[in-house]
Amino acid sequence: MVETDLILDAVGEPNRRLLLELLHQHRESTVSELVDASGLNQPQVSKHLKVLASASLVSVRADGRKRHYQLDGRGLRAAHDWFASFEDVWQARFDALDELVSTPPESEDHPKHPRSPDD
Amino acid sequence: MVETDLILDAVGEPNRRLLLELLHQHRESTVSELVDASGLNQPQVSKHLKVLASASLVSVRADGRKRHYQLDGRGLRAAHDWFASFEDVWQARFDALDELVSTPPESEDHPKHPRSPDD
DNA sequence: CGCTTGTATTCCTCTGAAGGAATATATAGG
DNA sequence: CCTATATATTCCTTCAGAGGAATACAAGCG
Repeated sequence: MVETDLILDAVGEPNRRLLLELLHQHRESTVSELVDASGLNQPQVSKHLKVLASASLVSVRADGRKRHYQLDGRGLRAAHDWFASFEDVWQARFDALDELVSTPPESEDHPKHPRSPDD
Repeated sequence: MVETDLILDAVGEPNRRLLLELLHQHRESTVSELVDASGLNQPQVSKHLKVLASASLVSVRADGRKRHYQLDGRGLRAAHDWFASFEDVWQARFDALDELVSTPPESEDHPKHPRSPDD
């Protein structure tokens, strides 16, 4: 279950965003590698990763005593979709103006729907 | 100036997300309308709107003593773009598997991956 | 002018959550 | 076993920031 609230809350923290970006660069990282790359202490990294994992933003693969973390598309996509639902806001040409101008049966690009099929 | 950190920090708060969604439903709302619709107290609404505005997520139009708030595409789009930069994560089909199978039935579009070809 | 309405701001309190240190747990190796 | 390494967890402290109440500011109205 991908809960948008959990996800956006988790992303709303700078160090967690840093971890996400580090995980994006390297396809997969252990906790130690993230500690090294982030400059954070090991416990903070583990704790942040726990939050990210419970939000479906990262997943773990156990390997001996190492844990390999990688990004989880489910949470990332859910967040992306949440913002995508606002797409009409920045794609909105002036609809009121359209009506005032009273032009048109030929408007092919009318942003009434959330997404265009050929996106 | 659209600062991603400001934006994602601002969105990382449930009541601010509520305000964004309310503003999305009605194209434009006054503070009073948002107070009424959200159930929050007027000062909290004003304060949250201030945070949202400083993150380019909403904009204001003054009209007498009323302030009409509406969504600002700049901030919303910047957040959308930030998550879009992770698109390869959830669109990544198993490239290594592709090579192993060596029988692509229909090669539509292959996402670029940062890995070396002779992996 | 007061008076009222709409909004912003200030002050205060208090909770939640981030950070640090120490410790617990697990696993590999001698 | 004992030790070292990798990670997780617990406990504690601290602090940013969310919420509430009161107030300030601004603008319409009688």
